[in-house]
Amino acid sequence: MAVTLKEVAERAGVSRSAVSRTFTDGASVSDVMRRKVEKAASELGYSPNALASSLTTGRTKLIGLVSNNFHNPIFLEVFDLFTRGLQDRGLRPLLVNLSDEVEPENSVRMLRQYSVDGVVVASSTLPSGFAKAFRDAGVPVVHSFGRYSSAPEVHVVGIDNREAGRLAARTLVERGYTQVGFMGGPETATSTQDRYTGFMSEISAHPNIDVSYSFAKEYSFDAGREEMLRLLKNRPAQAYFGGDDVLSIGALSAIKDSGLRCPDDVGILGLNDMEMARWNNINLTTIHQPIPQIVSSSIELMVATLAEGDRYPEARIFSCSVVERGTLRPAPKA
Amino acid sequence: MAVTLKEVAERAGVSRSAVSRTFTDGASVSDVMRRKVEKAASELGYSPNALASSLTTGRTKLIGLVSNNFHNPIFLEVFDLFTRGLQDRGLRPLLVNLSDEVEPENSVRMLRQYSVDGVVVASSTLPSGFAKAFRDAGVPVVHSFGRYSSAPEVHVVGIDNREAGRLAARTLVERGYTQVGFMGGPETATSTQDRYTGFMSEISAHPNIDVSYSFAKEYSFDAGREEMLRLLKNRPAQAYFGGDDVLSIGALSAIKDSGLRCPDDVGILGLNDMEMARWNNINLTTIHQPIPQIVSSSIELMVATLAEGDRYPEARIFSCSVVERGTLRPAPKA
DNA sequence: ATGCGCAATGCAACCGGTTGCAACGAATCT
DNA sequence: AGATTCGTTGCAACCGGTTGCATTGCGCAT
Repeated sequence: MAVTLKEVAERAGVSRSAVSRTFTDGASVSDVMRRKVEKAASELGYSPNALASSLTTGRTKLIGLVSNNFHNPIFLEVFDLFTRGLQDRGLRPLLVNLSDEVEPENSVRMLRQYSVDGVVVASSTLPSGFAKAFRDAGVPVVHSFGRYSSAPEVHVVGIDNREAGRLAARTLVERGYTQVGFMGGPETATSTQDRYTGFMSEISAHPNIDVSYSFAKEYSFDAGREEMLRLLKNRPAQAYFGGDDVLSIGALSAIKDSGLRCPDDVGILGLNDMEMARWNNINLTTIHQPIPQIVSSSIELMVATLAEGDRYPEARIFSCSVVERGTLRPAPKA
Repeated sequence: MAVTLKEVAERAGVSRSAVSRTFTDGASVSDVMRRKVEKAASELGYSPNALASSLTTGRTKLIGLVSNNFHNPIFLEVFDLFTRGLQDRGLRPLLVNLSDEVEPENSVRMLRQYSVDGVVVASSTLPSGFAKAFRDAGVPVVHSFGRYSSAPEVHVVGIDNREAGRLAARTLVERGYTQVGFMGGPETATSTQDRYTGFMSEISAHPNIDVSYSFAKEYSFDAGREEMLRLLKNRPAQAYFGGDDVLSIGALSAIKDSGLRCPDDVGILGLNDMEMARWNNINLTTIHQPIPQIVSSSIELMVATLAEGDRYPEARIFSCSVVERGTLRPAPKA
């Protein structure tokens, strides 16, 4: 069906090498030759087979984009940014949905079968073993939204979730809340663990503050709502740091349904600053995570790693900031 | 880096054909041979290069998944369902983001370079020329969420948007509204056009009903909010059919901010039934579109088309239904 | 014992490209 | 004019597999 190199060569009356060379830049081809070949090629509608050429060049320009976050709306933006950013650099995202996987083996094998040039793991909930499994298989890997470490074993780009936890705690304390709660996502996610650690360490510097904590089953509206309903049954704290926006919105829904008001009765602080957070029927005060920066930095790092062969593992951390909206008491005037 | 067929053959002391055959099912290999090869393969950690084999077999198991809907939350679910469904059948989605493209040429060329076995166009806003361009390039294509036609030129799976428009109109009329409005998405999208046509045709059967219409700039919260603010400045209708949930939620926000109440002052009917529609701080009455069924049917159709070679173009239409929530007057008792 | 069918195996060509190497011709240098 | 250089081109081998065909060896019927 498709037109091949050979047919173009025959039509142009030149060797196959000549055709190949006109389509690989940096090769030595004369102008007349180039014109002959291009004429034949366009007449036949030829375009080179990327997969065949990958056999000899060793590069496919395929990048595995693996994630398990297909229920958190912020990841639609993440996928948008990744796909566009990769495309703009001539790379092709091969999307892998790891939603139910616990072992990295299958996906590692699959991506190796397709000879991907690199892998981007875009997830805050996958264990770090996944990224390492790719590295061990000799595939360049960037873990976006992964766990920050001061001795990274693979490239990591994201925020320092411990610092985010501290920021959350500091924010609640500043606002004058004396009974605060950490309502985290699933306890197995490193992002949850780190936010918890940071939150608690900051609170422990304020001995007069009462603190409690609990974990929702997953990062979802329903899980957040359910967990908050449970918390409201006993005596709730004055304000909670919800593990994530979608969880926090679920919590808001629970508060509203219980006849309480936010922030007057219970305050909520989210994390991510996803689009819905600013919808005025939600209006969630939240910690902003700089998604576009994280994604574009991840792509740059991937591109650089592909160019350099192997590159020393690196962690890139972006800072977060509080976005003032309506679910937390205002800060006292300075 | 990677282990090749040849190395396995040498280690097992057999021919390369033998190794190849043990990894392609249906080939004739004796048990002892198979065991020898498998032993050598597992010792070396061999797995076959899918791209190399595609050269001779002509199948890559790569499916282009092209879309331009990276801002509508329902598409996260769509991507989730597509990636899982394709993976489960051994197919690999190559994601293409067409957000800013107007011409199909580039993507057609790119996907042909990667020899995709088929293309799924998942979009309600791409002109149907995109799907046709793939067909014309000889690539099997399924257009999901595309425009239904009784003489389809490519496979189409989705809802009948005209019927959805009629259903919306019928619903508003049933509820006793006498001044109704159609607040559509971008006028260039076939989904908008068809919903408009259906809505108007149904209303025209009720000469006592006042009808107005307008179009938002895009399918987004902000566009919906802006358009509704504009509508509320003049004398608004009693109820609107919003072109889509996210648009409708924007409209709700405008209504709320204008000090009006929904549904008492202005009613809103959405379309899609996306997750946020049931969040109780939104609670949008909407027309449900059966996404999982559309996706899985699209995948089945793609698989069947791949198996059959060429298959007569087919349209698969799913029905919609109203989901009762809080933004429309209740129906009168029958 | 002979002949036959059949499953198992290897050889070699092929898929659609790339690339090292040698050959060639023209331009430059001495 | 002869030697040297350099850019351009084709040949042929190779990338990692698959597959048609011929060969081999075996079991079985006669």
